[in-house]
Amino acid sequence: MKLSEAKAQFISSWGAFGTHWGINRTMAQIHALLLISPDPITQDDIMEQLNISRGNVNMNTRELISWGLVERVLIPGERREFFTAEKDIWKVATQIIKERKKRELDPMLKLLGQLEQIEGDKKDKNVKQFVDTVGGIRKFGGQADKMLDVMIKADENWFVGSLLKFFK
Amino acid sequence: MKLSEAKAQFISSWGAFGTHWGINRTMAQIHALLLISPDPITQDDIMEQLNISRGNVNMNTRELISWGLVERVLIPGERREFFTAEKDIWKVATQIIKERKKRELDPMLKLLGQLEQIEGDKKDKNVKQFVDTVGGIRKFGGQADKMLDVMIKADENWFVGSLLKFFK
DNA sequence: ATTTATTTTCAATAAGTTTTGAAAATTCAA
DNA sequence: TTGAATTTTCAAAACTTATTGAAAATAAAT
Repeated sequence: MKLSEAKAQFISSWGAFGTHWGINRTMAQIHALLLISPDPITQDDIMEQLNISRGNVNMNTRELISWGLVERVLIPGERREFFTAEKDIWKVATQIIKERKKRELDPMLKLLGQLEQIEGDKKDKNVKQFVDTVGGIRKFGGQADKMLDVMIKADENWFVGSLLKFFK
Repeated sequence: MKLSEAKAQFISSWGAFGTHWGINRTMAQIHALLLISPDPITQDDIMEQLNISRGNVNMNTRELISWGLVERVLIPGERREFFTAEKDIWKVATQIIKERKKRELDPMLKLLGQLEQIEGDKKDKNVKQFVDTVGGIRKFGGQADKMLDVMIKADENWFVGSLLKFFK
């Protein structure tokens, strides 16, 4: 397989993969392209390589920047802006975990805490099942939350290394 | 807050939450409803409580069954089919992890392995960056894969308990 | 200050996904 | 069997989300 073919496949599968994770196809494709580009590239490069409009590139690069996965780079003597992606995959993963935790998990845990405080007869099996279910999810989510905090703070090799050794 | 209000909120937020995880809103809502229903319920119950069509209930319950999260229950003397959801949230989580691993992670790792084998001059920085990126993702994904296998096999309290103790 | 390059915005449109509902298929009972 | 209850299917419609592209805004150069 040649590089150009492999590149196309990587970008396309990464895009499809992203859609299973609540990330839109184009955003994931732009990210993929940046991940395999050794040097920073421009809006026009992205437009050309992925065959998408300027507006689309603009929106999605800004979204990637807000996720902390991509950076604008200023190249001396160049008027245009260039973009580059964090290449260390561990950093990419922790950054995504951090953002999703903040955007999704934390608000959900807050809500669940409120829902547990319903008025009503605990002997009613509907009330009981509701409280049990919500409580169970909240407890589980709380544990996941703590675990993710540890991961986010931990250094790559130390964490994965010791975790795998611990459970081997 | 009364039960009926709390129920409505739980179902609606669980639905919204699901959409961030590649699960459609209705499927997540049906799942939420089943999670807080102490006894098995019918298609008609679901239609009525969520205000959705029969076809929609049918499609989504079958999808939930294929994910191993919901079961058909036959109630003696009843002609209609009843549905019930696994209530143990740890089992729900491991089931979801297991399925997503099979459907998404495993095929992705297979593809990445193939993409690493491109022909080309390793001194070309484009080739080098491609191989490095794909290799890095594959390695990381492989570690995640192993970790998830451990989780799937582990017993709830033992795993979470020891993991949290380990990292406290 | 004016021109030119570049980026950003956003209304219109296209594409994709979910939902409906009625017809077909199936299942059970008499 | 036949008929009634129930479930399943799937084309069409509704809804949601993503994309375009041209106009407006911004930034840099002359």
